[in-house]
Amino acid sequence: MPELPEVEITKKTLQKHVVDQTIQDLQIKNRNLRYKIDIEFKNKVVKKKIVNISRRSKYLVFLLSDGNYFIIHLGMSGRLLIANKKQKKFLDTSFYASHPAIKKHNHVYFLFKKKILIYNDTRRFGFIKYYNSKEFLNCQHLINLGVEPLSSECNFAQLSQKIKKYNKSIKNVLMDQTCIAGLGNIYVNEALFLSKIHPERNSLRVDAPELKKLLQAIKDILKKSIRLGGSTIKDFHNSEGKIGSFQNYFKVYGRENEKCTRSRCGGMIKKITIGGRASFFCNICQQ
DNA sequence: TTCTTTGTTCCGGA
DNA sequence: GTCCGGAACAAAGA
Repeated sequence: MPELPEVEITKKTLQKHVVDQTIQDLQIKNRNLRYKIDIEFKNKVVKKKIVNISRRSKYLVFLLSDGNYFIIHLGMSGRLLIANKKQKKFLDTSFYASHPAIKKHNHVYFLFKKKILIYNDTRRFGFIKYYNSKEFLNCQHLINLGVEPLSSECNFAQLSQKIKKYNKSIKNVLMDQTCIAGLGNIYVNEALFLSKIHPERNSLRVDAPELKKLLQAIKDILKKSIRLGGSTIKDFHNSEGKIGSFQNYFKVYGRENEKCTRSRCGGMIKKITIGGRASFFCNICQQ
């Protein structure tokens, strides 16, 4: 579930609580995430201070005081939660009350002086990987990623050149992390609706005005979602247990058989599968 | 019981 | 070699 806005929210919350804090201890309850956590991981990070947390696409990048790194990907259901060490409870206590089974999926605990950072992941599709400063430059997860959609490098001139290299549906191009990095199924569906482009249209047949519109839609949607704390479907919470509200503004995602929200369109939201993923679009205004 | 859902990687066919 | 589509992966709720 977490796409770029949700990872961005997670980053901001974590920055507030654990940057400049030293990892005093690490407890691994379950090493079997998408990739098995390195048995040496604990020895490599304990006693190191987290000096920076940044985001690249859907990855969180932690820089340690010795110049080495670890990255965390939340997969589909991963979360990073902040707990108060002394009281042994989450900052927002209502969080546990509404999610009683959650503790079962707490896999890793990072212990700081006053706080605990918990990696929780129901489906265990996320992962944590350590890289020394030299290896990090060659990190296979990060090296092939496309442009950050909210950066100035993500502009019409560059995108119109790049898109010529793909011969597949525009939806699959947007889902392809080597083109634009960080978009997932929800935001791609929404962006294509806003720019009135059918998801199955070959990307080579998206003309210049449409591409401009699409680019603007992507940026607008991501910014709006970040402003609203991300989307909370299938229970995304930020690291303090708070929920986002962008899901209330979805125009097509999950709206199969509803009327198009464009007042004079008269179309119907259809659902098809593209690249194995649910795709929602209006049968009239997205051509 | 089977289907759906999510992001990424891997594999086979063109 | 390259590109693209689809399967696989885990787990839970409908």
